[in-house]
Amino acid sequence: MTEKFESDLLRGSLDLMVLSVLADESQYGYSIQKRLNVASLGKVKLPAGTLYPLLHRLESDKLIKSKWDDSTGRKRKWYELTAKGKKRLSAQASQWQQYAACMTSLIGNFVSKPEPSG
Amino acid sequence: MTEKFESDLLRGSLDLMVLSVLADESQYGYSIQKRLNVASLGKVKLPAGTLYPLLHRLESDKLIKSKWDDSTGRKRKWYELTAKGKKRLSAQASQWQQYAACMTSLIGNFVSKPEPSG
DNA sequence: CTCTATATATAGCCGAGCGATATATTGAAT
DNA sequence: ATTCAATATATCGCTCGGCTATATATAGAG
Repeated sequence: MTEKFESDLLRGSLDLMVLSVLADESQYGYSIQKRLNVASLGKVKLPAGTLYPLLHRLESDKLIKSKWDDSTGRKRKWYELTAKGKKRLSAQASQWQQYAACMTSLIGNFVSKPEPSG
Repeated sequence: MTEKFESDLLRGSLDLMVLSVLADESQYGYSIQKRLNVASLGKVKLPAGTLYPLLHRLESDKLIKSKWDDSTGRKRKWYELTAKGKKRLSAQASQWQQYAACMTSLIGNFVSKPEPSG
């Protein structure tokens, strides 16, 4: 139950999610995928066809930058935030919080909660 | 400042917003537009090109039903939730809250807040 | 040797949000 | 009368992002 968030729900916040996990430390695509999945308690499962184009887009927007590393046997493309990316993250996070407050209020205004059983 | 929410941010929740305002009472398109704008403190300004196709979609999905009324001089198309729409609203609201909690936690985990000045 | 997990990439489809445009009416200001 | 803004709905076509499917390659377990 409550399997996975609908694609459209994530549409507006995937960038923010990815930027957020990169704020902590450098990551490569596959590790971002795993960390988001764990952090969301399994509710976010980014398909590769979503993740990699997204990373390419963030990079072409200069929000992140990449470096190949195959010194560990595994060939991985490591990403880190640029200065621009950090600013964007901060702005997006702030905007998201306002949006969430707005939605909560909207839902709260119009959706009555079921009474506690008893 | 903080002009308007980005389109993509709303992408996944416009349905929920509209269903929410209809939960309160029957509305017509234009009034939904106005109420969302007021309720969001001006941050949500649904363009007509977004609103009406959205309403048509919700109706073709049987989540809302409509009735024309021109007895007031103004020709308006009034919408109300169907039983299916009420269920959907409840499910979407619940899902949204989970999603918000998840996002808040994600942002909280990785984004450090600026220290209070001083 | 096979199978799974790891790791990245892209083509092409689909659907939502939006700008532009169109139409029609009301009421206020000129 | 006429002009203009607000009200009220509708649709075309564009754009862009998420996803499925597909492809490639390696590591490690069995």
